[in-house]
Order: sequence, then structure tokens, then C-alpha cells
Amino acid sequence: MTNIKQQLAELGRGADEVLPEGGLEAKLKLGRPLRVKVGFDPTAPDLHIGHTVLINKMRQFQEFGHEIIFLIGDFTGMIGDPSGKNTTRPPLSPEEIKANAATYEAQIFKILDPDTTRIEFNSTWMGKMDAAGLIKLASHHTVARMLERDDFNKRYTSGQPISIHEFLYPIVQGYDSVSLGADVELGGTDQKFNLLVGRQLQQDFEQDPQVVLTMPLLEGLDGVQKMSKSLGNYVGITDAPGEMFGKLMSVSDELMWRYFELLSFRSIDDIAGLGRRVTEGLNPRDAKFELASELVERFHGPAAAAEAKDEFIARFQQGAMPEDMPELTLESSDGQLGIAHLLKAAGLVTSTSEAFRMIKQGAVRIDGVRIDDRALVVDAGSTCVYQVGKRKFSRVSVT
RNA sequence: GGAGGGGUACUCAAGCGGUCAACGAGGGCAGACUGUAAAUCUGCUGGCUAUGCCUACGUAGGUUCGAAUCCUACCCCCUCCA
Repeated sequence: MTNIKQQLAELGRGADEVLPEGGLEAKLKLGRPLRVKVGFDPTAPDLHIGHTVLINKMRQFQEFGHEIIFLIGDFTGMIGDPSGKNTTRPPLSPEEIKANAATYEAQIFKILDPDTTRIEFNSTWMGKMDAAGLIKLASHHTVARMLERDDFNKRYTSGQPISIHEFLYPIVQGYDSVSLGADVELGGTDQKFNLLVGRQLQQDFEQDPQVVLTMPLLEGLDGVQKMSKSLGNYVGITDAPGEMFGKLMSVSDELMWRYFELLSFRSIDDIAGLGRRVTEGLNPRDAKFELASELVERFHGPAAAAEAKDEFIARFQQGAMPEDMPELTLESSDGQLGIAHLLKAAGLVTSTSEAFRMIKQGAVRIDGVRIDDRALVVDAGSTCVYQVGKRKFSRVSVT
């Protein structure tokens, strides 16, 4: 096992908080593999790279020889984590949970070692608990302490409803730590309260309380708001290689370093070295290439990563047309097809009005030649490459 | 149950009888430039059978030559009181 000092440095990398202070060091000094628990909600199996910040941290623990437990909160899923929300989510069916769990597995094993990752469902123990047991469990926590949690507090003071069952979420999550005998629990910063409840319950159950390590929520591509699917500022881990590469290249030079810290598997020293080289004159674009390549390789393999990079260079540095593009055939009514309708039918724009706008702005090219005539008609029998902006292409035959 | 305030385009937010397809900001898209789909600058940002027409300012009616703007009813949200 790697020495403790080195472990502390890497494990603390990018972390928001480690509670209690010095707790992790004490746990590491036990000299045995630590049991590291991380809970996942079964509702959102479509991971983006923001979620992998946490999974990367799990990987680090795993690489240092610790035991990691990927806990799927299928029981707590019936409650729906009320963190930051004021609406309850509809409960999932067992089939949905099963399907989501399978999706999780496929995705996380691109990062984690499947042989040493333990997957658990909290229904295993919670499903057996009866009402009396639940009441007893609930007696371990007070309403006053619940109301310390920021979002509960806000809702309470502003008169918004809090259902009793929402209080059970942190308690059950905490009890999971008791059941598993967790040494460490990882989570996003928004999970801090829940993770701390675990510590308190473990104490009540006469266990050595877990160390809590929170990771920040990754900023999205815009660099301001949190990465989320609904904001559209995300990189999905199932994104196609070219798309993933391009999205990563679009982050600002500044944000790139944040991504290196939280997403790269490279060592802290290694990244600092790269930073120095940029200061000394290396084009930040080339540093970004390394980031994008590493991530595409992680999810799609080395061949796809190399291809995505070549394609990016050809396309945006040299202005080449992409190798693959949608091909389709459109039927003209009377041997001719107006350009606006053609672009719309090809899916390059969403409306004819938008097509006219794009033409006016000089964004439309046919076989690489810019056009400016909005009334242009294309004769039947032709096959050309139509382009709108730098990124949308389609090969269209008109019949 | 009572008293006020409010619902405007992707989001926030102006407008309070005509010049409003609707100020401004954010976001998005495009163009220029470049060292990259960074940064910066500029433009665009309802639809269509397209120099005109149609639909849009919570919903349904009404007043008016003309309404997002005035009136009525209804729905929803917020604040205070019970």
C-alpha cells in the first residue's frame, strides 16, 4: 500500500471538505483497506462527466487498495432525495431500478475495476425492516437537527411544506453506513448533511464514525453553472468520441485546469508541470488536446481518441469537411427545390425563417462555396454537400 | 376564509391604448479575427406557400377604428392576516 502521506495528498485532491479534520489520516493509519461507501440515486443512470468526479475519487481509493462499495439507493429512491428540491419524485418500479442499475454498471466500469467493486442495494437491509424498526431508527435523530439542514430550514421558515417522510431520507442513508460499517463516505457537497447524519448514527450504534469526504459539483461547459443535463452544458459519458472531444475543446482555457484537477487521472505534479509549460509559451490549445484525448480514450478507447483529435484538427484548423455526414435524398415537386426548404428538410435548420437568417449571415455553403441568395433554387438530379455554420453538414441529393 | 401583489418570448425582465414580433440582460446561433468550438468584436434570435401574410404578452369573453396595455369572469403563483 502506498505511503500515507502520498495517499492523503491524492485523496484530498479536488476535495471540498474532509470531516473531521485529520480523520482520514487516522483511518489510513489503521493500516487496513478502508471500506468506502458511495451512494447513488437510482433515478439518473445517464451519467455525465460531472458525475465522474466522484467516481474518479472512488477509483483513487480503489487504486490504493481500499474496498469501495457502490451503493444503489433503491429503497431511498422511494423517498426521492429532497436536497435542494421542493418536489417529490415519483417512485420507481423494481424493473426500472433494475434497468438503471445495469446502466450504471456499464458506465462506471469504464472507470472502476469491476473485480474489486462491491455493488449493494439498500433495499437489502431496509426492505426487511418493519415499522417498529423504522420507528426505533427514527428515534435516533431529532427534528431540531433535521431543521439544521439548509434546504429544510429554508423551506420551513418560508412556509413551504416538508413531508414527514422526507426526514427519513437522511436517516436511512445514514443507517446504510451503519449496515455496511463504512469507514469513509464520499458524496457531492450537496450531500454534506446526509453524510454527517451517517456519522452520528454510527456513533449511536457504537461504530467508529465514518470520515466524510465531499467533492465539489463540476462546473459545466459554460464555466459558471453546475454541469447538468437540463442546462445543456454537459458532456455525457456516452457522447460520441468526436462530440466529446469537441465539447471539451470548447471549454475556456481557464476552466481547462479545473477539469484537469477533477477529471484527469494524471498526478498532481504532472498537471502542475503542464501548467508551467503553458506559462512558458505552450499553446493552451495543446494542453486542452491532452485533456480531451485522455477523456475520450477513457470512454471510447485509444483509437477513437486519436481519430477524434485528427478529425478536430482537420475540421477546425484546416477547415476540411467531415468524413461522415448524414446523406439523404429529397424529392422535389416540380424539378426544383428552394434552398430554404432543402435546408429545413435536411434538418440543418429548424424552420425556413431560420434558413433565410443563416443565408443572410453568410453561414450557408454548398460544396464549400458560400451563398447569399435566399431565393436560390436547386435543380433535380444534383448531389451536393450543404453546410450551415461550421458544424452542421449534410449530403443531399435532389430528385 | 379575508386583504394586497403578480402571471410577457429559452430564462430573467421592461412596456401599461396605436410607431410592439414587443426595450434591456443572460443564454443560444452565426460572422470576423485567432492560438482552439478559448478570449475579443459584430450581427441574428416566432412561423409561413415571404418585400406580404399568420400566430403570439395566463385562459375565455368584452369595450375600441385599433389592446400586451382598459373592462368582466375564470385559472395559477406569491406576500400579509385568520
